[in-house]
Amino acid sequence: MKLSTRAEYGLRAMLELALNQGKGPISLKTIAENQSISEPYLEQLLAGLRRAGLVESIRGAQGGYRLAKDASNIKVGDILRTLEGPIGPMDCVIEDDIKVCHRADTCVARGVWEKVRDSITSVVDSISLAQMCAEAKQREE
Amino acid sequence: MKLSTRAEYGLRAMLELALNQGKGPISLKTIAENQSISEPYLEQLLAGLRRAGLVESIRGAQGGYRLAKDASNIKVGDILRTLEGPIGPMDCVIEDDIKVCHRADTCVARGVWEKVRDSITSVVDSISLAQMCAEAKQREE
DNA sequence: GGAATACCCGAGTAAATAGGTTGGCATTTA
DNA sequence: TAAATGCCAACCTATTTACTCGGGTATTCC
Repeated sequence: MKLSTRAEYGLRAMLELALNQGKGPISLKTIAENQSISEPYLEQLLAGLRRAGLVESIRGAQGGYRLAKDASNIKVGDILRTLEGPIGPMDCVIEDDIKVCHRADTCVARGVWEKVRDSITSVVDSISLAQMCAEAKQREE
Repeated sequence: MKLSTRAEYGLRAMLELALNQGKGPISLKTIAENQSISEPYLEQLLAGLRRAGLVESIRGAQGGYRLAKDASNIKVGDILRTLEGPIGPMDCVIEDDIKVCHRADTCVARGVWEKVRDSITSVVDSISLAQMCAEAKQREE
């Protein structure tokens, strides 16, 4: 019942981009150093986030990454789904994907997993990067 | 962000015991057949549930397993914690175990994981085996 | 234009975890 | 005492995780 480092690193990287929104692109190297993440590994994560339309990349010298939309329009759930796949504690209740388990009709356990899934999604879809920025800035005081 | 088959099998096995509470012990073999679970694998799970005080075993011929307390006093969360360990989407916010991440003070991501953890525990600790039994019986009609 | 700075992409790999299996012993009932 | 059952520890294999590696390609600065 754990998230992997993909989610952890990805969220921290996105938060760093959010805190610097509007200040020009930030290079992969900078983020990797600040967050203590392996550079080539983080590159893979950012590639996924780019394909998902959450970040934009600028190539060449002085290039880097920036958020593709405003921090208030990016939810933690968007990042998690991109990096970890659809949310759900069990394959039989995974979002969007109606994998029919042959027990689906009678399985009472399934109802439990659905409730767990919904409680998770309601949390992660309610928190935006902008909110996290606000909290981060508050702590600096 | 997935639970393993341990949780799935364990919960289904516990539900079967709950549905037959008061009718004498049920053998490992019977449960494994009814639930389509590998017998020696299920044995490991029940051993854990026994050590956790959730089921009792009766040895010898005509022996088997039964719930160690009333189904209304066994929560889904008890079963999950026994079979999957303490609940938490990330090691830094795992229940009871205060593994201090060196970022703990400043990490904004941590706050997110705590909210996720709490939303999960509030669901799994609110559902008892008795409630699941009630729902199962309702469906039979 | 050329060097330096970046991102882009597909493979490969070591360690951990998941999901079992195997085999033998202990206890109870018929 | 034989059959039925639970108890226990060790072993095994496929998958996943968390990386690394070795090349590309685009852009900017001098």
